[in-house]
Amino acid sequence: MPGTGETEQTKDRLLHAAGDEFARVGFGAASVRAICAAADANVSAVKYHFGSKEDLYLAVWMVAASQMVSSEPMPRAGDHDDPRDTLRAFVAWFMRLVLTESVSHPWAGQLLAHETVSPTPGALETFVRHCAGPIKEEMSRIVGAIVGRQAGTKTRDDLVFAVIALCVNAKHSRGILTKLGHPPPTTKAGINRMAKVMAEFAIGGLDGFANGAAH
Amino acid sequence: MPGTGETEQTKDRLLHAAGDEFARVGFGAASVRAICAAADANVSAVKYHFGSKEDLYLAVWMVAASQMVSSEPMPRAGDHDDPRDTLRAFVAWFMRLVLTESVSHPWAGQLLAHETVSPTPGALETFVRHCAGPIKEEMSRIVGAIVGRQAGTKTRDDLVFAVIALCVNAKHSRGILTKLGHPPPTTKAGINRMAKVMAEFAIGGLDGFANGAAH
DNA sequence: CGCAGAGTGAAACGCCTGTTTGACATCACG
DNA sequence: CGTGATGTCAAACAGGCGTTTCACTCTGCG
Repeated sequence: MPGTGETEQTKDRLLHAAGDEFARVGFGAASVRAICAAADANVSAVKYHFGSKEDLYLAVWMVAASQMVSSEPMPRAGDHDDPRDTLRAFVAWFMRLVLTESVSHPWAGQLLAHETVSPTPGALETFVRHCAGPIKEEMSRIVGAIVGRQAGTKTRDDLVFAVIALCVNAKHSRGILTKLGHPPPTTKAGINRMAKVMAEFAIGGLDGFANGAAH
Repeated sequence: MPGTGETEQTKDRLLHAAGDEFARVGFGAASVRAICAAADANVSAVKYHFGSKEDLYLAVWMVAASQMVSSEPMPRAGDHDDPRDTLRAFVAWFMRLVLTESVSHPWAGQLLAHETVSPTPGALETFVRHCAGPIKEEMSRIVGAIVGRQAGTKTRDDLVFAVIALCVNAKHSRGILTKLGHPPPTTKAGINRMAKVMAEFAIGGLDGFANGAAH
């Protein structure tokens, strides 16, 4: 009904429907009319509550980014005596974060996937600052604790992103992996099993670069 | 001019302009009018020569896939006595294929990136059958030669795709990597350097699973 | 010459896009 | 009661979309 009180509800319904749609098809392919229909709201409500389609998109990104960081807390570099144990915990946490996204943060993963391919000014910055940056920093500390100072800066960064690649690949290449007969795990047990494999793979790879054993 | 002879030229110009545009913005966001303008052709030429926008897209995919496989030949599992040397060669070949794509196969990488996020019926199948499938099969043989039969099938496949992830991550995450201050290499020397790092990382990781040393 | 066919061109088809408008309800406050 | 702010609604805006139509030119062949 018109008047007061309903405002917040409409705005929230709009935000929720927009998150679903933007995550599903991306910014460009999403339709304001379809979002409003899903939210049971009038098209003009977008302008009234958010300003424009683009502002609505950025609002969705804000929510998605905050949903992501407010999930299970990130393991820190000093959590274990052996940095390899920290890496094991970190990989498991990261892969759970990436692969089980439907409950606590349903949008971030797909939003990011679309944004990676078709960047929108401002959106990637939000994600990098709130999510990717802190994760990379922490991973950098853990990897540094394993390989030591022997490897060059460039190589250490390569290794950091290599470990990250191991964690996010299953999510990102889901379509192709499925078509190749190796769909990514969806259950918690399956994810943990795969995370163990990835963690040991990463530790083995990093150990080759540790203590001057670099090539 | 109307008549004959010019036909092939118009069809080729359309195919080329469509490849550029589809690779740049993806199928959905690409405009037939923009493609025809770039190809200096009439909009009706798309229907005449290809049938529809979707058929034009599939035609572009055919060209892109054949361009990709007809580049530098893929290293085979038996090329070296030590499968680790084969892996080194394969990683270097794969990363060159993925990271230097502008010359011999300008479209496949971006087409695939868009397709991964917004699948189009038929297009992914073309890519998997002609490109991803053979690459995965060969990588599977190489990884199998290193880790032996100790690891389970599921784990072995995980490892295969882990190595693949190391090779394609730089390309796929280019946007985020650049924003995080670690842009992927573009020169041949830079790519080879990174390929060496990734290959040794992969070998170290795989060795941990070899000869019953699995966890 | 005459005619079938290939290929091109401008214009229109219906549909969808994001945005804007102005009228209309409902509330809180003086 | 009157007034301003808040929020909603149907309708229209201009423009882009993929596709289609039809007239047209030109070539090759009988």
